[in-house]
Amino acid sequence: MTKEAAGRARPGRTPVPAGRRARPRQAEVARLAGVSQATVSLVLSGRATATGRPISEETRKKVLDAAHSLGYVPDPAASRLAAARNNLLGVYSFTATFPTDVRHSYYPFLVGVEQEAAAQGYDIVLFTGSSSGGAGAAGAGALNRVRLADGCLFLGRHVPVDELHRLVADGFPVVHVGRRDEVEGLAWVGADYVSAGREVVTALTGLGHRRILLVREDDDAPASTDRERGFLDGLTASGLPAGPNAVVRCGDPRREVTADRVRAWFADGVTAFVAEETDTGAAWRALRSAVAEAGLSCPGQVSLALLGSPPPDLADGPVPMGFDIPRPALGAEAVRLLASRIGGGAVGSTLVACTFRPGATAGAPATP
Amino acid sequence: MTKEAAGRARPGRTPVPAGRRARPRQAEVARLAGVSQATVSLVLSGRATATGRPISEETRKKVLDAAHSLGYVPDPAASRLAAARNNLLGVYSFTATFPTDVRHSYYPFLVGVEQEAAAQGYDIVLFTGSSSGGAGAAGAGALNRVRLADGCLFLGRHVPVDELHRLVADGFPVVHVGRRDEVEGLAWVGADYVSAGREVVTALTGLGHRRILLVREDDDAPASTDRERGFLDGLTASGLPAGPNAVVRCGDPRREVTADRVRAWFADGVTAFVAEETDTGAAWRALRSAVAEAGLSCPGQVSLALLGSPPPDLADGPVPMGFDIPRPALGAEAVRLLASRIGGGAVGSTLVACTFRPGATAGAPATP
DNA sequence: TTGTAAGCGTTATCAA
DNA sequence: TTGATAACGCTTACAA
Repeated sequence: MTKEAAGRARPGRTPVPAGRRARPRQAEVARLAGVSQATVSLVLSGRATATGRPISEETRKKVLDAAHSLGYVPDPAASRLAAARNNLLGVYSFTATFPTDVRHSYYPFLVGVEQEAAAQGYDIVLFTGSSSGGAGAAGAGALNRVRLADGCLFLGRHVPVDELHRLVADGFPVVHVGRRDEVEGLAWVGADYVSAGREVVTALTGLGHRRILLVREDDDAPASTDRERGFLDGLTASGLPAGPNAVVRCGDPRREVTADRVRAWFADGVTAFVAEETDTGAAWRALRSAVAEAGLSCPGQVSLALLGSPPPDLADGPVPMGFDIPRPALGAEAVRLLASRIGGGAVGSTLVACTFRPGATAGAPATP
Repeated sequence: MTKEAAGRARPGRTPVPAGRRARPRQAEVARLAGVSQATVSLVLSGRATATGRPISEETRKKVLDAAHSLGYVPDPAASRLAAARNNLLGVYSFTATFPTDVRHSYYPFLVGVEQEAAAQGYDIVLFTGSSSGGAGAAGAGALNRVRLADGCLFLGRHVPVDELHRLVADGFPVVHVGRRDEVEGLAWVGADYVSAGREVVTALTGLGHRRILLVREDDDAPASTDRERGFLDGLTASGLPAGPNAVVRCGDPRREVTADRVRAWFADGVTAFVAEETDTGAAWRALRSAVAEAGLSCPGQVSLALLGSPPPDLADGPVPMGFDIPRPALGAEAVRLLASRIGGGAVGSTLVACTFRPGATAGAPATP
């Protein structure tokens, strides 16, 4: 007899008839296997064998067979609610993950994320953040959806600091892809632009260059700051002055890096130019065409380098000296860090090394 | 008094003390507001006003204030469990979703899928044929993993018919991107290659062409069949013979579409050639170089058209007459269909129109 | 070795 | 108009 008096109509939701349900539940597996629902849970979660729980091999097999034949898959919401875990990793981008303009896409990161997540036994939930209007879009509480997963990766240039901080403060495992210091307690993985930038400069000084100019855009993203730091470190390490006139900041490289100015710099003794990679590749684009327009040969008269990868539409040109950001590796490392945080690991951020690319745009400076 | 006898030690999990819990629950909001927990749910979910539920303005305010002052945020796992919907859409590709080579990826579809999913309030779970994430591994039963979502989109050329049919038969909402008739009861969205192919042909006959040849590969994918059907329809509609010698099937276009054969066809009166788009773009590639090699000018002497889009590496050449497959629109439509199926809508498949592309490779035939 | 039942934090139903 | 209370599907402490 059930615990409530029979025959009296009582409040509460009426159960869903098992007939019309697309997804089988543990109770159905249990029925089929002829065991209790709890036993099914024990067997399927692996907690039986793991914790040395006593489950007979026969029962195990019956349960597994039944589960398989029904196509049972645990409900992530229920698992999460009961056990606070469901083997789901979230990925949340503050801009569309698959933008129409492939240039700013997070695709290369996802390659690594996907692989490493699979290796660690997680499935990936792409939280459709700011892709467009709609239910899940911006607004307070948008980030809250990620709590369905065991932890979440965040990608993007602009971050809603407060909301993110709330997640972190609540102890929800979060890792940001890209260095990000403005959110307290936030773990991140970033590319080591400082070392990579230094390496490019020392490669140039190794070839004999003594006057090298950095062309960067005029914003203060961590990535830009780090690249400049590496550039200056490289100069210093080579015994060259790392003064402010080694760097040109320009709001609009196309207008400010002209053939005339390049000619003037060259006349002034500059033999190598370094551009930073940005979303649009504007600095590199401007530098390239200004040099060509100035009639200077590369790498004959001037050497060029790019702190990053060229934009896709310039992929056909000569491979620039510079470095590649190991985006898949960054994604994979982020997953590793997140998995560790989910497992109770400490907050720790990581830098991933970039790989130097000799390219074909740098050579020894012409001796005058 | 609670429903069980007091004083007796009973099995089951011990409740979490309210003191040491990270986040406030509705019950605590209710306590603070002096109402029942159910009322809190009603107020906060907005279901009160939406469904015209009777909630006094005073109660509403008390609840909202209490929630705000406690910093209440709903637990998505609990919501989804209770609502019996996860708001998760699966995306399953039979080849890797994240190939290293971006060109052959499903990226353009994903653009639309992501947008529309966000608009409909769904998040996305990415499954790949190769990865062994989460509960199940690859191999038999691999498709069962998708049951964790509320429904699933399938992409890819090759489909494990039996497994997919099993899902469909179980009433699990499934939509295939691309026409697919071999699985009974499977809903799909496809591109309308028939209409698009017909349109290209009538454009050519409108220019004055009377002998047009279709170069296709020698397999029987639905997409190829449809294109040929549209091509032949176009000929018929223009009062031209749609006989079998209007079509050339070749297993290896590169070897079978040679400059010699093109010259022969041209001498025989053929003034326009149409290739179908395939994965590799082989037909188009072969046609293009054979015509060039034969010394025939385009569109001066012969016109060319492509039933689809040129491969990325040929993007620089002249834009071919033909049509574009609206892949993002296909993805979006697939999501719409899937959402409708999840909501209990009927199975229905859709064709999406392709957009005609005049291009620069077709003109009036030279008058002899 | 297996079964029983509480509890996770919501939503939905019905009675008051 | 509001409040009890069952149910969602799962994990787990404890009893048998």
